[in-house]
Amino acid sequence: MPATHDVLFRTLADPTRRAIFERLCRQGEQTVGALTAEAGVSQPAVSKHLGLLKEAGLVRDRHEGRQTHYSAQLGALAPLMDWTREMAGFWESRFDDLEDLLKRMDQ
Amino acid sequence: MPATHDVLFRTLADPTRRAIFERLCRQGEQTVGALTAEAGVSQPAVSKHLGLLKEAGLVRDRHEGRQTHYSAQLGALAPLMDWTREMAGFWESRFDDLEDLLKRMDQ
DNA sequence: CTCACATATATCTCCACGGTTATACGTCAA
DNA sequence: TTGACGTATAACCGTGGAGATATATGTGAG
Repeated sequence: MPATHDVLFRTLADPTRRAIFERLCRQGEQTVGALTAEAGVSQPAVSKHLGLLKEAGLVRDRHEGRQTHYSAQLGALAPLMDWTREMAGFWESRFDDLEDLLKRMDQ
Repeated sequence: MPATHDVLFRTLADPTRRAIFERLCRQGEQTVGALTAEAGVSQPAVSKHLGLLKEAGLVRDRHEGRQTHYSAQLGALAPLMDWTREMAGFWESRFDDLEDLLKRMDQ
């Protein structure tokens, strides 16, 4: 089940968490340690963010010995893209309606 | 100046506020009263949400007598679309790199 | 002018959430 | 087995922000 818009927006709203996700997108799979080194917050904080990202379906984790590797799940962004497209679509259709109206008024 | 990703995500993260914005996208310009009637929260709450949406550049307001009409500013969504595309882009380029690597290993 | 109406602002409360430190859990090395 | 390491969980704290109620501001009607 894909995450709802609610979950996606809420999860990506936090700057620290979004930075972690962006890093995973840009640089691919990373260990918790590597992410912590750049995150500017404590390791437990990073783990918590990763937990939420995982719940939202935005990342996967892969255990290897004592390390955990996280990677971005880009597919999870689809609902976001759909939503923005939908909103833009409404705008355009209303614009078309307006055009129609003006055209009819012109006659 | 277009709103930053931070502001956009944060502003759209709240369900009530996002619902107001969606309504403005779907149905065009609306008064505060009309929005309040559907929002499920008090009028002051709606006004506050509209204030934040306006700060984020997501809506415009137009005063007409004692009413204020709000409408969606779809252009403000552009940074969001860019961001998602960028993230997806990183994913694809890394995928290409992987393909290259595998191809080279194959030889 | 006065009153009703539409919206905005002020003020307060409450709670979700991000942060921390401390600690538990699992894994590798010696 | 013991101890160091990597990560996750627990427990707590402080704050931002969403909500409500009360009130201020501005505008049209009579």
